[in-house]
Amino acid sequence: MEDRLYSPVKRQDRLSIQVANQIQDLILSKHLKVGDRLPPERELCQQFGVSRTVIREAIRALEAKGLLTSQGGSGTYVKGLQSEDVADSIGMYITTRDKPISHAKLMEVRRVLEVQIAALAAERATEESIEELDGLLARMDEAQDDPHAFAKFDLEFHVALAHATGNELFEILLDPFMDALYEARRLASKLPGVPEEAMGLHRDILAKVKAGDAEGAAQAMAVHLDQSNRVILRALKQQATQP
Amino acid sequence: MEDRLYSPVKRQDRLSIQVANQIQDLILSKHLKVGDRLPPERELCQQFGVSRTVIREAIRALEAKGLLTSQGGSGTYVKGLQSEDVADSIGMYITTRDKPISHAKLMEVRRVLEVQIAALAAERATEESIEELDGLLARMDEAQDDPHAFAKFDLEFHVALAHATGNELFEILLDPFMDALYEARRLASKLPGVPEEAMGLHRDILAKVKAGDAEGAAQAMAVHLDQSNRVILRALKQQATQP
DNA sequence: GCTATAATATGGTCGTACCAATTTGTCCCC
DNA sequence: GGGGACAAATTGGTACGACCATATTATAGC
Repeated sequence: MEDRLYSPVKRQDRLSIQVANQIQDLILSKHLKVGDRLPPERELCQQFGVSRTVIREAIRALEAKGLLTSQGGSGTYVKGLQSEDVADSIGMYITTRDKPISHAKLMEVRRVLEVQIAALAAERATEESIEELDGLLARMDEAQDDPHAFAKFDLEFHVALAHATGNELFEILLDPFMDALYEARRLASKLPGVPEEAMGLHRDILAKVKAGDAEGAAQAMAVHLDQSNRVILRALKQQATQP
Repeated sequence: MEDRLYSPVKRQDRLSIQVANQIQDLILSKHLKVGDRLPPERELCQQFGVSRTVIREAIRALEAKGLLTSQGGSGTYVKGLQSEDVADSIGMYITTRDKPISHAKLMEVRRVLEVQIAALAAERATEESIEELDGLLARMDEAQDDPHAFAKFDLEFHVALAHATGNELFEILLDPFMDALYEARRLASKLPGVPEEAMGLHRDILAKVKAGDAEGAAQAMAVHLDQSNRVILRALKQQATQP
């Protein structure tokens, strides 16, 4: 997407970077398919004309990105990225900002995604999905006195809802936000009355989903998130004053 | 978020993985801050009690993730993830599925994000943002006969709109989808009448944004995306029959 | 005090050697 | 002929040691 007039002159990249780029391009252009085995390291050395050190560092880099996986004694294989790879990346982006992303911004994105997710889930949820959501709701119910467990099942409920849309992209995008919001949600679950209220709102959402009422599910989700947002702000403020 | 009863026994990870994990944890827990310099490799060898090979492979892995950056002669420094790192990750996830993610799913996510982005942009766009959007629209206008340039500015317009929300997360999430949709958009721009129609719809969106009409901007974006979706499907079908 | 130069520190690359796990080949026995 | 036990070869994992290139720091000289 870049076609500037002057592109920055970069002093020759490290060799391992060059090798990694070549291999990555082969994978992304489908010349190397998922499952394919790379030639042995000692052979790649000859083909690229570099030392094994360079080859290995290149492989480690691509492995870290999620494109390769090496198994001692066996070989190095091409691997498609897993959803965790993407989720981790987004998560690390959020946590390594010098000024961490504010809860307001996280919640804003979350709201945009989840309101529509609820609607789509209502239209497409399978029996299997409904079962999973029912199960998570039951576990939340049992865990109302355990802030950790309650927050955990709460967030899993939301991820499961994303899963129910049948479009895995929603799950991947939402997942890291759930991780980032866990701590806040846990604190909030300690406040009196919060778990009970949250249970009711989750039940509302699931009821609309079961009924196939997209509009209603979206509405219920919006109500839930707004309420959740208020509670989290209250919990964070309280924690700030009396740690 | 994991507390299964049985966790998979993993034969001792590779040493470089263990080292990388330790360093990564130090970064994510803020014990190492962005900009900090790591001890020299030869010193890390002693502290971890492993060879330099291991240390270097660990560093290469974290560098690939975007957490570190090494500079010959100087040292290795902690770096926060850049938005490209995340965008690349999402992009690679999309392209390395054995069955690549369908356009329908990509467009579905895009629609969810962009309709709300349009609304938020209408509420918050600064003069600077408006200027940028105006500029991109002008360039699209000039490039109506150049499918590559037209598609490029088109997509940049959408990213700029995400930027105008003031919430950088939207830009990051949207960016990789734009990359993934470029080719389809380019093909569509070749069809007669398409650029003209697209120009009109983009103008509608920007007009609503300028007017601060959130509802209207969202509506205009929805219309645009639906039309865009139809055109892309037509272009792809046509290309399939006569390559 | 500044500049030019030398010394040092640090990452980058190479080569060799050896270990550990896996895979492959072989041979023997049933 | 089939199956299993063992041997050999393949392949990734780790360790050293050496040397280069660049960046940083110290030094000498003006």
